[in-house]
Amino acid sequence: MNESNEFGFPIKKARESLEKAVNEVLGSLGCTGAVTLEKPPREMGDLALPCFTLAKTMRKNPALIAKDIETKLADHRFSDLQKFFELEAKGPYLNFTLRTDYLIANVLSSILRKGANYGTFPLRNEFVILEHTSANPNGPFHVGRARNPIIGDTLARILRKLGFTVEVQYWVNDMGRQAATLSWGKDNIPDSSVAPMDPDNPFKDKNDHRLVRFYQEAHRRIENDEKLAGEIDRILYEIEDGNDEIKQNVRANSIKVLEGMKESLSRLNINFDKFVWESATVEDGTVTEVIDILKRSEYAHQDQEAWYLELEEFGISGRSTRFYFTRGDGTSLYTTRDLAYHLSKLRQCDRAVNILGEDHKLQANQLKIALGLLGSKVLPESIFYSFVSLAEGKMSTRKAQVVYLDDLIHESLQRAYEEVARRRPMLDSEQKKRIGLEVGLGSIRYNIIRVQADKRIVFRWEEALNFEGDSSPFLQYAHARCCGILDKANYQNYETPSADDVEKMAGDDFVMGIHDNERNLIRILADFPDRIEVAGLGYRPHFIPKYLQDLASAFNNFYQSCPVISGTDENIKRFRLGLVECTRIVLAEGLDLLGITAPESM
RNA sequence: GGGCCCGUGGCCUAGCCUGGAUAAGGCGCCAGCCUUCUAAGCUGGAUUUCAGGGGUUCGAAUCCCCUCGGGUCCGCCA
Repeated sequence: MNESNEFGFPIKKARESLEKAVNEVLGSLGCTGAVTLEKPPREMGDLALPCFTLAKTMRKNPALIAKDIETKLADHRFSDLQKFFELEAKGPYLNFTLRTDYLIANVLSSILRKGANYGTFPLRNEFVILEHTSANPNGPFHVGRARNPIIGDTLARILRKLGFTVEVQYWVNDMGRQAATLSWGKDNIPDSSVAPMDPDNPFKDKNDHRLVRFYQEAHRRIENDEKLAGEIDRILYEIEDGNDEIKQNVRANSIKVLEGMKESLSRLNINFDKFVWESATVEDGTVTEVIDILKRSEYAHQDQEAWYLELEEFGISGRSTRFYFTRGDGTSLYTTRDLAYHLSKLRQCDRAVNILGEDHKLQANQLKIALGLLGSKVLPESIFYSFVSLAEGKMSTRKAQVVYLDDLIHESLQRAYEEVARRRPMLDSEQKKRIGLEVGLGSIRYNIIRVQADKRIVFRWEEALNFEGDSSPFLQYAHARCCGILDKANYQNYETPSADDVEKMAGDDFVMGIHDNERNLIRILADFPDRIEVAGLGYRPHFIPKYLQDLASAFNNFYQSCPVISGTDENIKRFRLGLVECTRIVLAEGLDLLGITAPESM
């Protein structure tokens, strides 16, 4: 067993060896500075060194330089490198192709040895608090904001795989006007005065769907009634003043709605480690602490009696550069409580990551500046996403222009079931239901996470419920195919090879005759750890679905061109079974990063 | 008025941070592949002024500037 197996990152090792060798050669040619290796078009190899920039300093044709370097690298001093790569100068490029025997001996054996832990990084001893969703508990989720929990949960899974210790938090607003409005509505509006619940509504028993009607009705009444608005203000004042009874009552109503919301997310495999209540920041004195410290800041000023920070010097521009942190009566604002929450969060963790809608960009920036003034060493990092909108425009609950997440889930499951029934009519209904569930739920997460966060998504049913091509079932199907082959092999008493077996095979003759599609599949399997790292550290979770798409596609090509069980040569059969097992492992692990199940049959 | 984000074949998306070899996938369209490990699959084909213009560079979808189109924000609200 060699070093790379121990860590399971064979490509990284090969790459480092290459960079070292290339740097040495360039140094001998009088060129210093870090070289950049890039990924060439597939037919050209696995890594490439473009020689244009060298041409300038060396005053020589780049094609000749490429040739030169190739010759130098062929020297016996670089025998280590030659174990990893085959070299070829092609025009102004020097291309490096990973040796197939190296790939087999290191990639496949790593995967077989580590199983589901392939691609798992060593623990980093870094504690991350990741906050996502934190939607006001006043009604059911609509898909306009569904990206938040999906991006957040996916990223949490990726960061954990990267060795971070992650705590996922939901910050619950129980001191705001929305919470008070909901609570007032529930306590003062009789059932008969709210919109009746459609008896066919599949969610008529969910608290978020039931209680939102009281919130909406209360909201409607407040708009035409100043006195009522004052009553809501009074509730808010009482809460901050420490009136326990009112606070508990508001919180109790929020909790009911929150239960319904949690249920929706939990169906999508999304759960939280901790719910932090906004009112707790007042109770534990952090809010007072924040206000006291900020008042002493050189950027603090007063407008009448209210305190604010003047942030123009920090590059904030626009109509108002003031960041208020108290009201005229000295009470806190939402932003103050948010600051307090972040301050205590940052005292506990090494990294704080927030998933926020793009409408929070300015606010997040102001928050960061204020936290700096509060003396926080660690500052929160934010990932912003654009909204999911409808073709008709923005989603709005009031204009009844809205698709609820529960509706989407419901519809997706129904459509998925119909698809299963159409494609696999022979299955029993229990099986159809199970597959429909896996496909239906997977599709929702997949279709949201596949798009980079800052790009707007226009919601269209036909796209959201697409089960072919760039979709979750495409990945799940490839996984099911792997399982099908392995099952059948097992039934026929063929064992998948062990890591040691595979290492031995790397020396065999048949490696020379390996099919392009086999080699390509191995190459992609090798990339998994790198892709997780880039997706996680760069906070770009959409890289994972892209990768899995490439992987599944490469597997399908392999499947089409390389018979496994029906093959005749025993060695090849064994080797391919190993390859299928490796693909199965990585697909399952990748799907898990996306919170999507990997069906064994479908 | 001022920020920030997005604009890639008919439609949707990746690539942009870190500039390189014919712009990569999917949907849809056309032509094929199920007596052989599940056709939610595979093979081949057609379709692109990478929003427009200028600049930097040996080289620009990628970097810089301007324009246009779309999103979003600028409350003693949350």
